[in-house]
Amino acid sequence: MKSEQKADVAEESGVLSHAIATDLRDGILTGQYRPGTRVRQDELAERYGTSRIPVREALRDLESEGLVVLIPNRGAWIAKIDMQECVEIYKIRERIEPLALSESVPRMDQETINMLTVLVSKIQMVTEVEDFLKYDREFHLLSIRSARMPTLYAMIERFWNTTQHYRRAYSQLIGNSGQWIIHDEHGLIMEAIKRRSAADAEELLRIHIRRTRLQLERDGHILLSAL
Amino acid sequence: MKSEQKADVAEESGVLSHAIATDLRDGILTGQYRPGTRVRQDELAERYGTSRIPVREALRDLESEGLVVLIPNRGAWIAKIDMQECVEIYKIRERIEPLALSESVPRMDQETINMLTVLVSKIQMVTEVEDFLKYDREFHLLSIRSARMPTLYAMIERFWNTTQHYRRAYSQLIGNSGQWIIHDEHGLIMEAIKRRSAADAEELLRIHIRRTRLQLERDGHILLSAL
DNA sequence: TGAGTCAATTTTGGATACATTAATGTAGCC
DNA sequence: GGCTACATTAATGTATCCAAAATTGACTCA
Repeated sequence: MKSEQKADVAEESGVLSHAIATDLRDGILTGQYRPGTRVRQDELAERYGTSRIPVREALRDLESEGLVVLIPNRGAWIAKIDMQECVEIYKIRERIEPLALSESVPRMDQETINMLTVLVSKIQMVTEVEDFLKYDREFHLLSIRSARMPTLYAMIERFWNTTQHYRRAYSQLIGNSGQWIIHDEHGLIMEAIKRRSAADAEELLRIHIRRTRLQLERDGHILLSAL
Repeated sequence: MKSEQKADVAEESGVLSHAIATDLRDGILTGQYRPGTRVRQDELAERYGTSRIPVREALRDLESEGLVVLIPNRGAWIAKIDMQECVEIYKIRERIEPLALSESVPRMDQETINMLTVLVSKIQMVTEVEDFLKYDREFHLLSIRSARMPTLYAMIERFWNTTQHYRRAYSQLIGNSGQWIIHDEHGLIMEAIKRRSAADAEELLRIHIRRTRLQLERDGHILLSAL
């Protein structure tokens, strides 16, 4: 991300600000930008070989996604959400992701179910934290994609993005050994999906997110140093 | 909005794009801009006496709020959501507004309860559609404000904004006489709030939103001409 | 008459240059 | 020594100008 040329961020839309936003978002989610880091328009403009205009628009986009904080006449910082906000987001997810899943299950095709099954086993076999984050995210987002609720999907994706740092820190903290409960829960959800039981899948996901939130509220103070 | 000078959009932040966004948003919500209307950067820049730069940034802000649709190299239009998207939003509201209310009720002070009571009676006595929209919105948003969940609050406000046109059209359609059920529901919610029963208030609000959605799905086709 | 092509016009996207604001450093004063 | 006031610096915000893309309309040809 840092050493790339202008050509590397070229994209389908052809609009520079979108390309810059995409690259920056990726950099934030993969942890290359730490929360709280100041971001200067000049530096980014130089890095991408553009003027500050598209950089400014990219930063505004990311601000609306909750990944960047802009203060007028002051500048931009990588968003640094606190534990309270993280808990708030989990409470919201606890309500909306079950909705998305319940609308998705009856519309899901066999190919998607197969892909989800593969992801569940990948998550079990994973050793690297970054891989866990990637596959876990893919599993949850794919499981709700068949709902065909674009607004809801965008919201949920946004929440996964803004809490990414917390999930990374927590995954590193508990390690692979502490994740057996996640595997069991994924297995149960997967089984409910295969039975086409939207109600069971919804309830299991609610419990899954709720348990994670309570765990976070309990152990969260340990994470403070990592963020 | 249309005949205002630059000075009229001056604001606390001092940033022109914010002032323009605020004014445009107001114009959209009050119905001065119809959904589907094309918005040209030059016209707005001239109207506000600025260059196109702050106009573009304002339009991007409004796009992220779902009030404007931007297509690269093509231009900007006032967002025109279809019935399917409207129903989707009501399904989401059905899940998250009850959460907000249940977190708000135990934290609500007496002054807020008094203001809500006043709003309920104002809604009952209202004759103009615009007044109904205003007070109904104020009531619902104020009732959840004590939850102190800023992310959730912003989401809900956004949904009220993007579905504003539908509420206006539907209110005009059914008129004052058809709104007795809304008054009854508001009364029941108010009573639950005064009893400090978060659970009852939450459930009543869920039913309130759900009933509205079902009504919309049933009668929605009539609205098509108005939008 | 109608579809397709190409030039002219309009509109948006981006670069450069300037203005404005906030932060930093320095000198003067109590 | 520390505080305030002012000058300096550095960053963001905006205006103007240019480039690129899309729309429009005229024109050609079947």
